[in-house]
Amino acid sequence: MTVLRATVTPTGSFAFDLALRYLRSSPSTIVERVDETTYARPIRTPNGWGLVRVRRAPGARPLRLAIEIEAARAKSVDLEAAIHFVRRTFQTDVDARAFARAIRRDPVLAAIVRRHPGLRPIQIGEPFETIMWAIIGQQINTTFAAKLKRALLERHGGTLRIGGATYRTFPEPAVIARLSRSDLRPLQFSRQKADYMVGVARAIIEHGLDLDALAALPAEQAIERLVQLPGVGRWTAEYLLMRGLGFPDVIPAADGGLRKVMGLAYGLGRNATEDEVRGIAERWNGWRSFGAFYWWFALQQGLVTRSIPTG
DNA sequence: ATCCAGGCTCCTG
DNA sequence: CAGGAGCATGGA
Repeated sequence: MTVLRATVTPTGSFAFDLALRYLRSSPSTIVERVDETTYARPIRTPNGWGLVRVRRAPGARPLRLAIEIEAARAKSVDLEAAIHFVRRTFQTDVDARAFARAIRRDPVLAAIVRRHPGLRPIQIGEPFETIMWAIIGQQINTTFAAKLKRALLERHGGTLRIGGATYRTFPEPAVIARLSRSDLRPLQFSRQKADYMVGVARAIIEHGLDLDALAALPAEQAIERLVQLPGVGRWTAEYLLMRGLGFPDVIPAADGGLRKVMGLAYGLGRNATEDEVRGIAERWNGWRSFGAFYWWFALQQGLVTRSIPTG
C-alpha cells in the first residue's frame, strides 16, 4: 500500500467548497465519496487502479488542492494520472476571469455568480460514466436515476480494496458491452435504456468509438457524431460534452431543470422553452457550459424562488 | 389519482 | 414535418 502526494493550483478564483457542496447534493454522485472537506474516488490509471483523494491544502492562499493517490501496490501508483484527473474533473485550468468578464452581459446570471464565485462545470468520472449517467437520467426523476446508477454499480461494477476499505468502480465499457437487455431489466432499467447503454458500450468496444477523441473536435461535429448512436439525442450529446469532455461552451438547452430554473429567474412566469434558453445563453458566448452549470447549481441549492432583480 | 420527471425513438396524419 | 404514444418508476 503506497501513497503519493501533489498539489494543484487552480487558475483564478476557484471555490472547492462549492464544488463539494454541489457533489454532495448531486444524484450522480454514487462512485465518489464526498464529505465537508474531501472528495475521494477510485480511478483507472495506466498503472492500475488507485484511490484519489482531494482536499484543500491547509493555509494555502490563493487556494491550492492537495491530492493524494493510494494503491494496493507501489507499482500501481500513478501520480501523474491522478493530477490529470483532478485538473479535468474540477476544471482547474480554465481562465475564470474571462468567464467573469463574459457574463457581465447577463445581470441575472451575474447576480448568482457574484454570490457564489469560483464554481466550474464539474466532470462526472470518465466520459463513459458521463454518457451512461446521461442515458440513465433521460426522462426520469433524479432520485430514481440515482437508484438505477447505484444498482448498476453494485451489480456490474468492479471492486477496489485499499487498506481494509472497499470501493466500487464504475463498470467499464467492455463489461456493459457484454450485457443484454435482460441483464438490466431486473435492475429496473427500461428496455430502451438498457438497449441504448449496451449499444453505446458496444460502439466503443466493437466499433472503435473513442469518446475522449471527440474532445478534439469542434462541438457541433462532436454532437453530430454522437447523435448517430441510438438513444443519444442532442440533449445527451450536449450533456456529455459539458459534463464529461470539458467543453466550456455547450448548453443542453432542452434540459427540463434548466428550462424550469431559467424561466423562474428570468421572470417568464413558466418554464423557458428550449429556444428561449438558447437565446439567453447567447449572452454567455464562449462560456455556456459555465452558465448552465451555475443554473443547475442554483436549482439544486434552491437559490431561485422568484424572478431575480437586476438593479 | 393524475401528471410529469435533468429524452428518445417510432409511428401517425 | 409536426404531434403523440410508449417506456419504467416515483414524487408532487
